[in-house]
Amino acid sequence: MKRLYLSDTVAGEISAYIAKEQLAPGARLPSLGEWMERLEVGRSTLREGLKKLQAEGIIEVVNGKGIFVSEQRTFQLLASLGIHDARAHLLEMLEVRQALEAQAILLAVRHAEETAFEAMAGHLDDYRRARAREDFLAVSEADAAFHLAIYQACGNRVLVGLIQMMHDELYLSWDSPDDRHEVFDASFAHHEDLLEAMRRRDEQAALAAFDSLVGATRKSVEAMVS
Amino acid sequence: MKRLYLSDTVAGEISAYIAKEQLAPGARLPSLGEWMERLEVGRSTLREGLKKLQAEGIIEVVNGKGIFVSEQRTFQLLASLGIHDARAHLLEMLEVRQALEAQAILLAVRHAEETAFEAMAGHLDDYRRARAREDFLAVSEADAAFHLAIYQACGNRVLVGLIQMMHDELYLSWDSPDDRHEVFDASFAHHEDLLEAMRRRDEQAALAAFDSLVGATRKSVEAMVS
DNA sequence: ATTGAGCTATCAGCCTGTCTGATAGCTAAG
DNA sequence: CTTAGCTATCAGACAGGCTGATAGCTCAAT
Repeated sequence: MKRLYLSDTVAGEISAYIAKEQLAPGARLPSLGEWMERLEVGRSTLREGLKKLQAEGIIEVVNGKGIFVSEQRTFQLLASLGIHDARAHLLEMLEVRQALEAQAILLAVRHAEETAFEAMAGHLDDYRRARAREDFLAVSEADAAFHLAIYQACGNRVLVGLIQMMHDELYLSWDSPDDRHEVFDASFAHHEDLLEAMRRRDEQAALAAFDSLVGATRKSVEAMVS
Repeated sequence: MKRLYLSDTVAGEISAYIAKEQLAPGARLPSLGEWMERLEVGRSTLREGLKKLQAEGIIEVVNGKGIFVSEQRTFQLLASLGIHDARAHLLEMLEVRQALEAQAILLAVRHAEETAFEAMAGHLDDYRRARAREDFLAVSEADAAFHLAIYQACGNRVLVGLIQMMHDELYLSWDSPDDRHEVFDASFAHHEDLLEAMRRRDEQAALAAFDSLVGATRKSVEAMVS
């Protein structure tokens, strides 16, 4: 029989409040002081309850601003691996993603239909056009769409799911799109090489192109971390 | 970039402690007071960190008794990918694990200390002896230990965590150890090749040996599924 | 009128001291 | 040998104070 702790009750109350008020993601909740009065609990108890909701990805507590409903629920892949400082593991995550993506490319070369390559080419056209008009948000989207097309062409659901999880986690800890301009700029040629090699069903060339692509990204991440 | 709070660092420290000490589920951790001294943080901060780990199912904090490592840690990797029939995805998981492990081997060749290779050689000796006396349970254990040694030598915690998750999931859906006898028998030579290539810091040879190793395993899994 | 610097109110992060309640082990009385 | 009670140790909860981050305001310089 599990004991019921006050801090858990607090978490339940706040969670119920969000549901009752139908608060949208990003909405602001009452402040710590108000909750202390409302629930008649001490500060630390309240904060423990909040921490629980935070760990569950339901709310975000921001220093100097307030308490907010979470924008998007994270997969918490890293958390379940016992890793809490995502920033310190950016490079490691990149290495993992590199391995997964290389495998996806290999499988895509072997199994993908011709139509899949046409879709990739379309995304690459978007990429080129967006880059020409310096719309870096669109570049980012086209890039993501291109890579997603590769993953899906590989026909391995587990692999696709994992790569996406890694991508989401990376994205969360990489919130300045400015950093990516130069990366996108430098890596476009490699994208074209990659697609061409895949269409030729040339495994070695495809992997080599991907390797060049990763090299550019890795460089900028290393610069960012240091 | 997300702000880093002390309580989150605390959670990371404690979870790192569990990993470092290799604490088994149910094991008791140092008390609140000891952690306060050790980490030099206040009680409320420490308790928030503990609450986070509690929410993640890593520890259990029991009033009047202490802090303990959680008994059951469910990873639910596949479930969170929306995959419910693990057996139907055995081959896909194998492909993913293959990609991850190849990366681990590559990193180990580049970064591992000599002592790590000695540990691997030790596990391989156990492997050989167990095989000689036809103790297939011990063979299985030695094999697992050998591979684990590789992962840990690669120095990438995210990678190690993911591989272990994959291994756990695979193991759950692979319930007849009898099927593995012939696999182990056929793949021993490849293990030796792999280790030798790694010691020579020969990336290509190591990957080739691993490829042969995977080939044998894959064959038997395919036979099993069909 | 616009901009910018500085002040101020509000917020969460973190710390300390204190008390309560739960648990387990010891001890002494029956 | 059993058991009731004492005690040490632990976490749970609380109040209040300090720090640092944030945002909005005021007011002076342009």
